[in-house]
Amino acid sequence: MERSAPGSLVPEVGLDRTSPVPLYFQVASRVQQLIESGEMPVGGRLENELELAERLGVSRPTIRRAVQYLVERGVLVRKRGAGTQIVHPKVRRPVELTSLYDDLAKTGQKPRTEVQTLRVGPAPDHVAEALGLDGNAHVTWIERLRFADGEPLAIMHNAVPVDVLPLGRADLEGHGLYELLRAAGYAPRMASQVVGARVATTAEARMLGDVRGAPLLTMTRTAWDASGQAVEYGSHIYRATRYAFELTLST
Amino acid sequence: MERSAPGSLVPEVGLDRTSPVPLYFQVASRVQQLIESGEMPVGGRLENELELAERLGVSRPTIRRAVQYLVERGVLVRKRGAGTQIVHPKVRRPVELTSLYDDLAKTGQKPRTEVQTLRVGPAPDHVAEALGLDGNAHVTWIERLRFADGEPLAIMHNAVPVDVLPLGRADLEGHGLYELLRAAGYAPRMASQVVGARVATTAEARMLGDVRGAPLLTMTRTAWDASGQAVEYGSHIYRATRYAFELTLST
DNA sequence: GAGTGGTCTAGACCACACC
DNA sequence: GTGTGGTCTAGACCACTCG
Repeated sequence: MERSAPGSLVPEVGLDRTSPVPLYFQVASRVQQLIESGEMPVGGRLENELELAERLGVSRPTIRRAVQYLVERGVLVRKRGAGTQIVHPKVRRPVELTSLYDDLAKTGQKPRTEVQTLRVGPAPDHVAEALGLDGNAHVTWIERLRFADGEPLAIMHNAVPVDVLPLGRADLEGHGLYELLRAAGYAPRMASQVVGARVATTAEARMLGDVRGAPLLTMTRTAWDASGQAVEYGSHIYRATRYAFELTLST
Repeated sequence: MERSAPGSLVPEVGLDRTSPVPLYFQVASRVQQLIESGEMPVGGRLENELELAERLGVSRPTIRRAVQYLVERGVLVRKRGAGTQIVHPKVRRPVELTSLYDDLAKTGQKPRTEVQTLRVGPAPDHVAEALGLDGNAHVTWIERLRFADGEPLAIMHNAVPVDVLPLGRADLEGHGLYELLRAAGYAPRMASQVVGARVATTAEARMLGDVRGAPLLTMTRTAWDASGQAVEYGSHIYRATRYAFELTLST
């Protein structure tokens, strides 16, 4: 018989077995929701896996998978022999793969993009190497100036293999590159990046409305989709007075 | 009977059931090794899970767990209905939680550390907040100058709760902070960081043997151990001409 | 010693990709 | 249609933690 034990930490779950959403995910989402709402207090302990499985009417492996999902996100901590505890109320996302456009839009700043250059041609050597293309493969090469709330923020250089996606000026002024890639079925799934710093040259400073010698954050990135296809190479500079990278790491 | 099918992609595995190393991990390690050595070619396909399970003499869930492990690291790609492919020869580590000391040691540069300041006292407000401590909790506050191959590279400020670890000058000159934390059973498992850039002040430039206005990479980080205990707060500056962050991200 | 998570098995049915 | 991975079950034994 299903009932909520007095003081039990996972009061109600309401699983839908007809839903296409996997059971383990339904369980994980519900638990996460209960933690975020404060119904399951940080520092509190979860019931053990067998009890949880029985009470929710699923098997132990399914419960384990749900708990595992939240452990990977830093919400729960498991200790063999000791139990499972809630250590953080919010999901800490292991670095999201988003573009600057998405980041700005999410924080309510109005992004605007000027496409300075857009041309198709053979990839330069270092780009071809980063993307794993052979020497005569063609890419779309883009230079964009990105504004936030009307102020220049970044100069962005990108290369996208033409096989992946034909790009037009209009697309790029109204959408982030990653948004376009996702829409075309080439959602970035993995990326390798190098973040550094240097000072602005006169030309860069002029474009960014800043002074020569202003600090810049630099980032070069290669991104691949789920199938391992390289979808984008980027080499960007950001005004460091207006932008910084936030990351969450977990081992 | 165990035999290697002609042309089979996972030739020999040699599992040791008496080993404390989990079977799924033995399988994953072996496959990864075969890929790195080139015996299993990038672009090649793995046998299906049932065959693999039968041939290696383990159950399908165990095989799945091994494959999953390599998928998360970007080595393999699974497609429902289509199969499993090798897309990258090397494990791409989701950002390792290491300290600068470890990074330098690994790349063969000789790190040296001068401890400039080391004192115990109540945590400043912003540090207490980052570490989730209450106002009168004490931390060890450290300022260090880090050299690589004899050249100054970074100025590092750290705070470590005294409950976590008592720190001595001598420890810090010969070891990385993360090494000390790990040895004390507080291995960092999760961290949140912000990476930015600015230019050096006169005082900073003097310490780093550089000029005022030189570009600096800045990083502030809070790290937690497996139990969710905050173990370290850091606020560091690096000479951007000599250091950059490399990251691999995956969703 | 009792309780907990960690690993592993041997099945089952389903959804999707490709021929 | 056939083959593949995705999900789920109902057990089992072990290793570790804690009182």
